[in-house]
Amino acid sequence: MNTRTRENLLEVATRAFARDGFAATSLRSIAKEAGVSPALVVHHFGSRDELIEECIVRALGLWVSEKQEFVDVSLSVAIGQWQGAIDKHGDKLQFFRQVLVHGGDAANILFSRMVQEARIMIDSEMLKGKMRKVENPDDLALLMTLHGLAPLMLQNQVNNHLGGSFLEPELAARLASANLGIYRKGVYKTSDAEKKKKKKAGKK
Amino acid sequence: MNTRTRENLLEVATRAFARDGFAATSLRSIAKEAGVSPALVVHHFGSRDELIEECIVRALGLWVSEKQEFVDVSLSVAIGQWQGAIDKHGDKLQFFRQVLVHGGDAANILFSRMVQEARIMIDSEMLKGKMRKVENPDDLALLMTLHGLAPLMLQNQVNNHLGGSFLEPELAARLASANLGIYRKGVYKTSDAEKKKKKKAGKK
DNA sequence: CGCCTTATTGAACAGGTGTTTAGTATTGGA
DNA sequence: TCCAATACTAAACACCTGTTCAATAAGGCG
Repeated sequence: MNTRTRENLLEVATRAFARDGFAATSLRSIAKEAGVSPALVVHHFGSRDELIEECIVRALGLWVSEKQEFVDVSLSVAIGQWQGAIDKHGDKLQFFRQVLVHGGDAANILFSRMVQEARIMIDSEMLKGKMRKVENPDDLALLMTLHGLAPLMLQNQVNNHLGGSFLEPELAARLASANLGIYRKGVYKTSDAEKKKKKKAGKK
Repeated sequence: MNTRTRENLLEVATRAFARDGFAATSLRSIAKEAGVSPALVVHHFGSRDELIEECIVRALGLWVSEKQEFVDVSLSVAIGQWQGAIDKHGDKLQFFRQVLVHGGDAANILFSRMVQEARIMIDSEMLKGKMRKVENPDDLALLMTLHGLAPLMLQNQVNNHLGGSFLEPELAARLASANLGIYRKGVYKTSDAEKKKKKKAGKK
């Protein structure tokens, strides 16, 4: 089995899918980009769908195998601090996004895994006393993951709105800071009744 | 000009696009669903792209014409309270989502308009003293819009994760409540230094 | 009525898609 | 060295796509 061309095919395909999305990327265009006949890619992968499947499995595999890397990305996303994640994994993140848009099992697994990772982070932060206790940590993990993924999913609209790429350091930093502001202080003022409650708890 | 079939065509097309997305919905499938020949729809709209364009314009137009309706949705989205919006506009929201996924000018306009609406809400809430002052209200408006749209964009993954539709009242209420919790109290504890600062400001 | 515009259709076209087939080149082991 | 397996390709197939064209039916108006 020729591993060389097979791996090259996977790389080219993954890049194309990340760039243009699954629906808009034909098997033929991938073959051309790799300088190879269309028949060869089905010879290697069986069909276009199986090619997609393998690209996804490979990308997730590469990511999860160096688990710390996946955790890093998950957590960066969860707390809305994109800067670090982008420098290292910018291109992978685009593929990631396409998987989520595409939906299906892979997207569900990926998403649930990120929520899970956020949940672990929350528990840890609560233990360290850096986070307040919340009624339902699972829901919090879900929400933080959603909040973090939103700029990735809506990157075009965000970029258009800001007049520049939110992946650029300054903009990313600004968004992260605003996000952190919400997570640290909230935005709605607490009512007087709750302030008293808080004070009481503090004295105890 | 036969307005009847034209309008019917727009309705059928909009429904199909909302259900399956733009990329996966062919002109022919729309024609079949409307019980009409493919040639007729190009006779009425010129081309598939113009059909899409008209569907978007019509949907946005319908929405913005009853402006309060659009504002309601924007704000429900911004503060993550989906329940009300869903009951009234569930099907329209799906089309909305497809427009955002599809991208392009329409998506940018729609998105910026929602951010703008959120910004107005924030100013109003700050004036009423219900919201704390933030450094950059524009960034806050952007983030709240993103936070609100995330469950719509990732609805499949969220539903899979929760084991049910987040559009169902109980789940929607749970998410909204958790979201409000973040917005009211934050999740990270404020440092001691900042607590003092807060106290001081309160006494003045 | 007849006439012109409009609504509507079936058939065809050109181009793109994923996949198959039959054939050729290349390689690695007995 | 020879054989079998693998790598690879050009050509064709069947299907789907958006669009065009010529023809027919229907309406409104003089």
